[in-house]
Amino acid sequence: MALAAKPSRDVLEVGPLEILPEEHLARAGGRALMLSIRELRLLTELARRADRIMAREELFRLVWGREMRAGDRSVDVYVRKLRVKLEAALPGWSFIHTHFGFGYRLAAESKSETNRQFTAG
Amino acid sequence: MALAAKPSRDVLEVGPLEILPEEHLARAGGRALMLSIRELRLLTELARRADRIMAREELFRLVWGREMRAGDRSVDVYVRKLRVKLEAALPGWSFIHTHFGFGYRLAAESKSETNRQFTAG
DNA sequence: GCGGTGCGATCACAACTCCTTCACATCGCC
DNA sequence: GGCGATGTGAAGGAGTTGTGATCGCACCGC
Repeated sequence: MALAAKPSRDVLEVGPLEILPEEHLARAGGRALMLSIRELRLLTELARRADRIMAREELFRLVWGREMRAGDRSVDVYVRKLRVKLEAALPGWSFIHTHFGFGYRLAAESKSETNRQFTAG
Repeated sequence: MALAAKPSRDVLEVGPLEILPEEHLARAGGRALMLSIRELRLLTELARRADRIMAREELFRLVWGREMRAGDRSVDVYVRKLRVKLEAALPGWSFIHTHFGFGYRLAAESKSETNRQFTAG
């Protein structure tokens, strides 16, 4: 079964997060997230490049469809909105990681996972 | 046609460490390391010459893009930062080895490996 | 029309990260 | 031991990012 025809149009999975771009829907643990258009779009673009660092400018271009002006903080503001909603939906996980001076990276990390190396038990 | 100037799949591997200079990213065991720009750059330059001893002056030139002033300790300070983060990410491994009077050398060594010759019983 | 509500853009301040430099501790070699 | 090299923690400033608030706009039900 060659179902690899449209990899990016199917379902994007990032840990316990599911994103269905075509359905304009994101799910966490079976429950739909209440995201606005911009929020969903930003999450989708991040998810398409999960585990990779995306520059603000690139994210802005993909989500807003135009060039980002210097000093525009829109991406940061929407990253925050997403973080708040993701934390509410999946407490104990973190998804959007800041890379100082470059941009953001989407990757599912659970807190126990993060702490493993420090808590030894 | 063959623009081999910049291989698009540039992955440096040093034991369990992966460095993707173009992505501004380094990974250990599949997990991204949170490195600053300088840290990543230093690690990258070390990795490009893994197993070779690099003089401080050369490292500084490659990473900072200018000549190192006598007495500048920046390389040492950043080597320390990298060591701390690498140890946190991969306890039991050591990567950056000091060569007294010369500089540093990057090479993956596991502790069991290192200790074998000393702890023989 | 009118108030309520949600969204998006922008601003201002808070909080933080990074880089550099310094000071002192420790190490390695003679 | 003595000297220079390296390890380590910390402080300050510059710049970046986090965060809450404000404002205008569109939509909705009354």
